[in-house]
Amino acid sequence: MTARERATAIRKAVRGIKRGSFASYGEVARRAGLPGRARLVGQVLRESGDEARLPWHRVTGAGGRIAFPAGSASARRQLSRLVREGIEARGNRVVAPRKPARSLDALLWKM
DNA sequence: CGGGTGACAACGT
DNA sequence: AACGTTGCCACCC
Repeated sequence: MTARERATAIRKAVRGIKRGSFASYGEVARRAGLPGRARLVGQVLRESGDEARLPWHRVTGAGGRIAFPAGSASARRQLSRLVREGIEARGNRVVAPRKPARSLDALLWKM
């Protein structure tokens, strides 16, 4: 697999992150069929300019942590974009939307 | 070949 | 919760 093919696979995986959700670098790497290459994801994102039209802001560090230095322009830009999509921000990280816990009734009666 | 460098991750303290 | 270590892997001298 060439470096170019890897980059293509990664960009595809990033484009596949749905609006209002986010995925970690490691997760993106796995989805791209490149387990263990989290760092490569960051590299590809960095070298893909805005013209690539990637939802780069939906890629976070492990557990929703923002990879840029807290308070930096990039970090604020990413956070505001995520918040604009309805994701809750807490400090320099974002939290995954809580799964709507189905009630016991719902489970039993398929409500 | 060898060492340094990351938009990383998992663990330990 | 905030760091420090280690493991990792592609790139670039």
